[in-house]
Amino acid sequence: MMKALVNKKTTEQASETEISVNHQKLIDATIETIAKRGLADTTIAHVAKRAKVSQGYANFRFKSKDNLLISSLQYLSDEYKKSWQKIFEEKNIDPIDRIIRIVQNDFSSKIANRNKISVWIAFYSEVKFRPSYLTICQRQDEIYSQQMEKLVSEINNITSQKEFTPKEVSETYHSMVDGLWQRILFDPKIYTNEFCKNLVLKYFRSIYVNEDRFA
Amino acid sequence: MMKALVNKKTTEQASETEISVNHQKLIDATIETIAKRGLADTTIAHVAKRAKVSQGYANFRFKSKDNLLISSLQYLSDEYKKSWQKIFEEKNIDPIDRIIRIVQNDFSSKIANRNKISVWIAFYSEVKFRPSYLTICQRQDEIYSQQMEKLVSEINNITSQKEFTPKEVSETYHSMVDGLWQRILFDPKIYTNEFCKNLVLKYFRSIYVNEDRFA
DNA sequence: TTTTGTATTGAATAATCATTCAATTTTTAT
DNA sequence: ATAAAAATTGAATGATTATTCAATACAAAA
Repeated sequence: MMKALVNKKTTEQASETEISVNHQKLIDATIETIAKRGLADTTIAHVAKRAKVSQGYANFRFKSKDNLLISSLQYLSDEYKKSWQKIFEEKNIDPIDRIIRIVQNDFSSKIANRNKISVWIAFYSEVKFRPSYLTICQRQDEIYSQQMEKLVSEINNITSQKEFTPKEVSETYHSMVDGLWQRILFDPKIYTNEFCKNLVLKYFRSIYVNEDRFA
Repeated sequence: MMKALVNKKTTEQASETEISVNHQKLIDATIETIAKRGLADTTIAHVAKRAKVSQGYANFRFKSKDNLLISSLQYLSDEYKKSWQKIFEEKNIDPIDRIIRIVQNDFSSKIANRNKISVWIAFYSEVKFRPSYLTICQRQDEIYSQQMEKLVSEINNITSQKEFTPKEVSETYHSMVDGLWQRILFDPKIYTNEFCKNLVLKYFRSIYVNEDRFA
């Protein structure tokens, strides 16, 4: 199995790509299945059917259902992380513009859509009982929070804002995002991505009173 | 079955109480089981054992597992509703004091503890796939939001605050609460009830700048 | 082409679990 | 106290589902 991944074709990495395709097909199918049926009703059979492989193969490929679920959460987590890492790494950008880009990303349709959110919440709901889920979610949160606090700190300096600490602003933002994602799932008619984004920007406006970019 | 509830003893309502005891014992056991093991690992057998009745009885009493779960969510929802309804109904209380009481309630140990929160999130995670869960959660949210907006509106008048609409403040508060509850589950060391409560009060302070009760 | 090793299948297995129901215990009425 | 009715039990049933694995398809090498 491991050998295959390494040795199959030494001239080109086509084989590795092929295997990765199956790997990724199964992860995609898992996320889609959870989004469509819920975690409770997600069986290997459903996932395998959606990925167009046999049930036995799905299990064989990931060793266990649990492993497949963990891999899917990890993928989701990485995908999200990449999207905000990119923004934090951009050079020559004003801190306020950067934080606005962060907000836009958190409520972009790629990130904050009902399918993705329902999968996140499905995993969140099991976090207390599956240490591996918690580890994946926590590690991500930590780096995000850290970078966010640093960014807020810069903005506080620029705007001479002293009433609210970077930690406070960052935590408030973070909890608002989590809460709003949840509400998008409940009532997408009211909680459109635009509505949520504007609500968060309005929060920033309440902190940075003289800054009119938080329209 | 229904007859029993009504006719068993006509002189006193002891029988009704007794049956209610079993009913309630099962609902309590369900909530405890979900809190301890997660919704995915909550079986009728576990619940029955915890409630000290037979497995067959638990099912018979609630007709189905689904029904037992719905009843438990309804109970949780009613319990929460009662706690904030009481505050909204209090007479002769200043709007700002009232909203502070609401915040205190939302982060009281009776409401915002890891067991209750893990049960809430378990149900939330299934909301997209079980219309009955959604109905229960939505009905509650609606009344809460309505009362909250009215209260914020009063505070806006008193403080002559015009920049932020009652809807905006209410929605921001609501999403912060949901987000912070989630974070209590993730990292209770950092997100103590006190920490969360103060974070929310600080948000209010950013809106109502001259009001020093939001310490 | 034949051989050899790998990838993939799908049917069988075994475990779990909601639900049912005949039998038993408990309660109520006479 | 006895009969009738209701409450409760717990073992049996049937459905679902993760996991296994012998058999097959496929690809590479000779």
